[in-house]
Amino acid sequence: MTDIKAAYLACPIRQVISRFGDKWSLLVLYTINESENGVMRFNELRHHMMDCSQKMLSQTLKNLEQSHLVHREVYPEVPPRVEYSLTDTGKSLMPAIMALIAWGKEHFNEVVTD
Amino acid sequence: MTDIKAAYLACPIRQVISRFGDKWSLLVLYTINESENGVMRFNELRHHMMDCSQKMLSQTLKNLEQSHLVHREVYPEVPPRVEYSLTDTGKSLMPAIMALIAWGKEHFNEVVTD
DNA sequence: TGTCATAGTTACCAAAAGGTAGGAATAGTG
DNA sequence: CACTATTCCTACCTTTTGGTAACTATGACA
Repeated sequence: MTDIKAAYLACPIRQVISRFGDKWSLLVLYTINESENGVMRFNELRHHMMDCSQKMLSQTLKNLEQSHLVHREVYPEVPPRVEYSLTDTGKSLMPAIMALIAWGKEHFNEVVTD
Repeated sequence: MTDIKAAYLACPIRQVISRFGDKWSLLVLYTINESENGVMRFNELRHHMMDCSQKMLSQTLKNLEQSHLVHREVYPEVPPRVEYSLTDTGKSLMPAIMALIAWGKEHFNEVVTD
């Protein structure tokens, strides 16, 4: 492995961004966290994120599960029931995300001038 | 404008992500902020971000300037000298970014298991 | 037998992001 | 005149991302 690649892997900023810097990840984490009991089903999430396609939602959830930020619980019923919740690691990320969102709300007008 | 689009535009999470959720923006903000006097020249940034192409760096800086997060000062010299620094808005974002980075450092091992 | 509901997956296509290589501008220096 | 240094921009190509529509599985229920 090259030095450059090693430096890349060691950089926490890139790690952070590569894990949930995409179009939907932060929104999923936020939405699950804001729910009543911290648990949400697939279609329930879909209704809260109306402009996210089914494909992107399941893809995003799969990534978050692999990053150990979201827990996926499957109940062997028919029709199937799958519940998503934040892991402890996922919960520990929420303060940082909420700080980012708070900043976004406060400085919206300074940044967006299109 | 549809209701869905209005909801989209009003969502601070998306605004935040769309402004600096790309591959390089957060790293640029972080790098400028960590510098000696808070000011960096183009090639200086390049050396700190070795695997970012020239094209992407200038593109990223342009976006950050348009979002009023970075200030660009051009000195009419030859060869040209251009200095980049954070605006007040940009500085106000740093605590949230540093919180995210701190989280990334702390939870690196829980999340990255490839 | 046909339909419903849930939670997906897959194939296919379009759009966006990002990398490489080369050019442009220009004053100073040898 | 040739060469250098600095900060880009542009054309071209590849890779990644994201959307649409159709398909799967299965037990209950009419």
